[in-house]
Formats: sequence, structure tokens, C-alpha cells
Amino acid sequence: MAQPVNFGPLAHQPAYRLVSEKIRHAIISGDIEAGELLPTETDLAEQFGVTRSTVREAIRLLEHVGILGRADRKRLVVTRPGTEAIGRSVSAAMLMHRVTFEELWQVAMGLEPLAGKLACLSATQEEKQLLADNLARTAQVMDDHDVLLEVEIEFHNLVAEATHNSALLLARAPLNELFYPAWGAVIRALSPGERILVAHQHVYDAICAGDQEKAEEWMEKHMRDFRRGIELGNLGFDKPVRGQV
Amino acid sequence: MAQPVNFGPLAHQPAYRLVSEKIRHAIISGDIEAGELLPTETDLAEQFGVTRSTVREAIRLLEHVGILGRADRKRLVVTRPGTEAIGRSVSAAMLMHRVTFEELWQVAMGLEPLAGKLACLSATQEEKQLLADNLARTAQVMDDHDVLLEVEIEFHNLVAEATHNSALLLARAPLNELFYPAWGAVIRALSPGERILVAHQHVYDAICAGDQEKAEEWMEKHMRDFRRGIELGNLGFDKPVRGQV
DNA sequence: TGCTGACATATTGTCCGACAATATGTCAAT
DNA sequence: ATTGACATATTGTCGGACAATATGTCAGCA
Repeated sequence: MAQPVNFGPLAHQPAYRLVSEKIRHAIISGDIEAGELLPTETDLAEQFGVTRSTVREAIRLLEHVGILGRADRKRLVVTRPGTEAIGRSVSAAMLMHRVTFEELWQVAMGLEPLAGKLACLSATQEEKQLLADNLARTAQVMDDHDVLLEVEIEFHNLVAEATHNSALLLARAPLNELFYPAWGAVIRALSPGERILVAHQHVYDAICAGDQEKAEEWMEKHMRDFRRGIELGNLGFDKPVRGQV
Repeated sequence: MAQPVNFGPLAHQPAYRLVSEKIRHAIISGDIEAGELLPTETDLAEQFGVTRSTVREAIRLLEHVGILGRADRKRLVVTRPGTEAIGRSVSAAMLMHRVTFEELWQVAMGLEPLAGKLACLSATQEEKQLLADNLARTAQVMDDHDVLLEVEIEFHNLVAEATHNSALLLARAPLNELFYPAWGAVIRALSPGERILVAHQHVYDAICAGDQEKAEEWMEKHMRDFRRGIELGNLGFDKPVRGQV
């Protein structure tokens, strides 16, 4: 008996996608380096054999993820998506998935202690200094909730950066944005300045001493504290995080 | 003496960005639910008081991150960015940052054991069955490198999905794509079918038994094996991963 | 009734041409 | 060396146009 033929739907990609993919491929494969300028829109249009409008749509497609940026609001330039760009898109995705605080915290428990541990191996002298400065400022502003929040977040970012692990930086980018309001709520509810300072201090000491275990442990404790803060303050540990976008 | 006045550069956002932000905000804040259809381009253009071209550019801006998709290649629809979309953009970022295999592996060591552990708590019966099926298939195809690779990746994805933690799924999305070629290389170089199967079996058993520690441990062992495979095969543990975009 | 085909309509994909605003480069005047 | 005038290049935005495709309607026919 004859096989019933099954034609898959033929994939007709719009031109702006094809163009976008071409550019994207050239960038990712390294044919165009980060920092290089793109040809002008008219040039590109000619090269691809489409109109400028189409090229523009293709460009926009890559712009939002941070692959393309602009040097001076005129020339388009190839850029490496940084933590901001990635954080923005991934945290948007998480918000739309109605990620609960608990879920987020679980991921953080996987990444933050890891960051502490790795920082022990690769923190430079300058980075340690930055951490020290951060600690000093933390001690000073312990009662100003808003500033404390900023300093607290900065500490975690500094530790993460000290790992010199871009993959880690990018993976934890969304946490940054999403924890922001939650941390703020905890701080306002419980004024945990003292506990934060102590934990940071221990992490800092561990990093300076190169004591991986201790750094990991204290970062873990710190995050557990954070969790308890949410629970004690009745801030909705099992409810979706609210973004502030 | 008079302060030298310092005017910051005035931020003139192009219209297509403003429109894009408006739409993005409406989506993320929940004013428009995922699954809802967007008004037609002409409508939007009228509402915002710009031309259709501008609206189109704004839409493209959101399309690539997965916030907008199309229902039937005609109507625009609001979508939740899934692991594919996020994986694509984040792994592109990682590639451009010339992330080394080592860096990637470190992140995976933070996330994969965690996934195993959490899966113990929340895997449903069906998910366990899927894992069992996967194991059976693994045993069958152990000598076919290509298929083994697919099954191996699938196993990890199944475990991750069994956690029911969207944040974790999104955070590990890029690993998926970037590990693909590396796993493939290891498999081709060392034919580690047996070891893979044993490790998966233990993880599976642990999940069924709800034994968090064991699941975490074996996932960790499994990943260490992976790392040793890269090193033994001299596949460039400290070199940037190459994408296959 | 239930299916088919013809036809109008709506919507997107793509193209073209146009103009204003802004940055860049050149050159003369001071 | 700085300033000013001017031509040029490039982007941002506009408006209109048409083809391809999906949707809806409605008459015709078994």
C-alpha cells in the first residue's frame, strides 16, 4: 500500500530574519569582531539585495539582545552582550514564567556560594580592595535602608566579578535584577544590617585567605539568612517575584 | 569660584525604542497576558501616533528575545520566552565572551547537581517514567555516538524539567546548547557509554527513592567524569568553547 | 444538510522614495 | 590654534504602494 506522503510545512522565512541570521552568524562565528563597526544600512541593503527597511528590521532583531549596539547613536557597532542586556531579557522571561521567590532562591543557592568559592582562586589585589571598600561603606550606611541595599547588591556583584568567569556572570545576571526588590523588602522589614555585615566580612576574609570552603559556607549562610528574612517578614517566599521593570 | 556646569548628554530615545518599551512594559507588568494577540500593526501605529515602519521596528526588537512570537506567521502573539529562546541569546553572549570550557563546567557544577537534588522533591510519576524510558534507550544505543549524545542531553533536560523550577530551567538553558558539541567530542573520543549509563542509572534511582544527597552526588560524579573526558581526550578544557550556531 | 468554490477583505512582508536631524570632514578667516 | 561656514554621509521617521496569504461570506451543488 502506498505510504501517505507527509509534507512538512515549508519554512518560508521572511527576509528580515534571513538577513538577521546572516549578520548574527557572521558575528558569532567571529567573522566580525566585537567593537567593529557595521557597514551603513544602505550598504547592507545593497549587499543583501533588499531594501533599507528590511535591513533595519533585521538589525533591530539583534539589537535588543545586545549583540548590536551603537557607538554614538549613529554608527552601529558589534558589542558583547553584557550582564545588563542578558539580565534584562532573562529576568523578563522569568517574570513571565511567574517564577516564585523560592525557585529563584534555589538557583541562587547554586550560584552564589559557587561564586564565593571561585573568587578565592582568582580575585586580584584590586578586586580585594574593592571588596574592602564595599565593606567599609556597608558599616557606614547600615541604617540607611536604600543605600544598604545598593551596597549589599554591589558586594555580591563584586564577588561574582572576582571569579573572572563570564559564564557565571551571565548565568547569575537575572538574579541581580530580580532579587533587588526582595532584598529591599527584607532590609526594610528587619533592618538586618548587622547580620549582613558579619556575613560579608567572613566571605571577604575567606577570599583574602583563599579559603574556598569558608567562602562557600558563609555565602551559603548569608543566603539562608536572606531566605529566613523573607519568611520572617512574611514577604511571600512561595509567591511569584514581582519585577520592577 | 563658579562650579563648572556639567550637562549630561540628553537622552533622546528613538521612537521605535519608546514604542518597544511601552509594549514590553505592558507585557511584563501583566497588562497583556501570554497568549493574547496583539493589535494589528496598523492599529498600533495609530495608537502610538507613528508609522507602521516604526511599529515594525519596535516589534522586531522584542521578537528575538522571545517575548513576541507569531501564532500563524500572521498574527502577533505574546509569548513566554522558553528555554530555546533564552538559550539562544545567552549562549550567543557566552560565545562572544569566549567562555572557556572550564568556566562553563564550573557553572554546570553549580546547577546540574542542584537539579538532581531538587528533582528528588518534585518529580512526578510521569517524569520518572520518561527518565526510565530514556535510560532504556541509552542502554540500547550505547554504541551509536550520535544518538547517544542526543539521549544523554535529553536525560539532563528531563532531570531539569522534573525540578519544576522555571528559574533553574532558564538559568541552565545556555549550558544545553554549548555543551552539545563538547559532549559529542567526548563521546566520539572515549566511547564512555558504559560510564554514562551507570551514572544516569544512579541518578535515576536516587530520584525515584527521593534521596537528595545521592542524586546530587552522582550528578556531581557524572559531571566530573565529563570533565575528565575532556581532559583525557585533550579536547581543550581551558580553551573557549566553540559554538555551532 | 454538508461540502465546494468564488470572491471580497484584512494583515503582513517587502519595496520605494522622501525629508529632517545630526555627525563628520573640509576649508577659509581670524 | 580656534572659529565659522558649508557640503556630505547616515540615521530616524514618514507616507504610500503592491504581492502574498489567511479569513470570512455566500451562493451553488450533491
